[in-house]
Amino acid sequence: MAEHAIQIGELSRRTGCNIETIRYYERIGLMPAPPRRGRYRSYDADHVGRLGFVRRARELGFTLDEVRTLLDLAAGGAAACLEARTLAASHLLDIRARIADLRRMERVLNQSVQACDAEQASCCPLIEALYADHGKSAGGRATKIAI
Amino acid sequence: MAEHAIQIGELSRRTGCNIETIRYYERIGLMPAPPRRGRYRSYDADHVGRLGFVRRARELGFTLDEVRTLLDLAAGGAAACLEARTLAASHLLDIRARIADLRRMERVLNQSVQACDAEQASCCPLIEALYADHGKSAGGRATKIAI
DNA sequence: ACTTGAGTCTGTAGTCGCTACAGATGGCAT
DNA sequence: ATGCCATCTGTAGCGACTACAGACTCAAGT
Repeated sequence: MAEHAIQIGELSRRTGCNIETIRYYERIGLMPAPPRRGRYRSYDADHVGRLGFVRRARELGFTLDEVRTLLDLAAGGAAACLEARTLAASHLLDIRARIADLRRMERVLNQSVQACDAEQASCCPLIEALYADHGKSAGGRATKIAI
Repeated sequence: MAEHAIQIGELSRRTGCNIETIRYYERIGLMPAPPRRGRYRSYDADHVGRLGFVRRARELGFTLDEVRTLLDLAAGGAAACLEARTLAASHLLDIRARIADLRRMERVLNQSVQACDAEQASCCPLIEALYADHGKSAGGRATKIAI
């Protein structure tokens, strides 16, 4: 069994996860503290699987807390599916809201840049737009700036 | 002149910027330290304008460093326009890349949630998708996760 | 005059998800 | 013995805030 043991560098290579990040995940309890060979951490296929799971969930934009929940659900039984679905669906809404925010930004910025190209007159339309106070700007959803 | 002086609370109300954030901006030199009436900060129309500028730039997703640059450019002369345009254009590219990232996440998540709805069989397709190792997942642009 | 309440002050520490060191070991090849 | 790389621990930094604690100022009400 121990013949498939790998060190942290190899785990990093296989999962694409930074070494420092792996240790960070261990520190915050997202990854279990592995056994040691000497002083060195010794990982096996389970660790590779779990860390892969974490990375893929992160790539989908789940927070570490959500990843923790998903891991629990993955370990849990059949009833977990509904809960996972709920979590994913709410996360999906969040992503869509962020897309909408970014598209608003994109639209406004694009207008400004194009105005800048069109007009070679007096002052910078881009900077003027930022100074202008009239009504609302790009942020429609919330005052909060969550880039 | 001093008759239009306002306190930090009023500045916060007029710009929609949190009081603590205003003081933070002062600390990092983004907003000038205003004169005091007694111990209280005393702001005028210029401050309202500048802070409004900052907020609008932030809502467009510029970083504080970029905002600083934009403020300098706004104070500078005519040559600033081109530079501002360049900054905005590069920021626009960044926003578009982030939109693309989020849309990838959205697509994958949406598939998973729908698979979850369709199939009431055995195991959770969502969690299985996260465990699956085959090829690449949602992140196509970079390994880096910048949500 | 006294109290109450709201507003403001300073300073520090926490958030999230890493990332980047410094300085000490470990183990292997030459 | 000497390099050299990998790994170890621990701590501090990033960006952009946010959240306190504990002190103060000031105007209004009783």
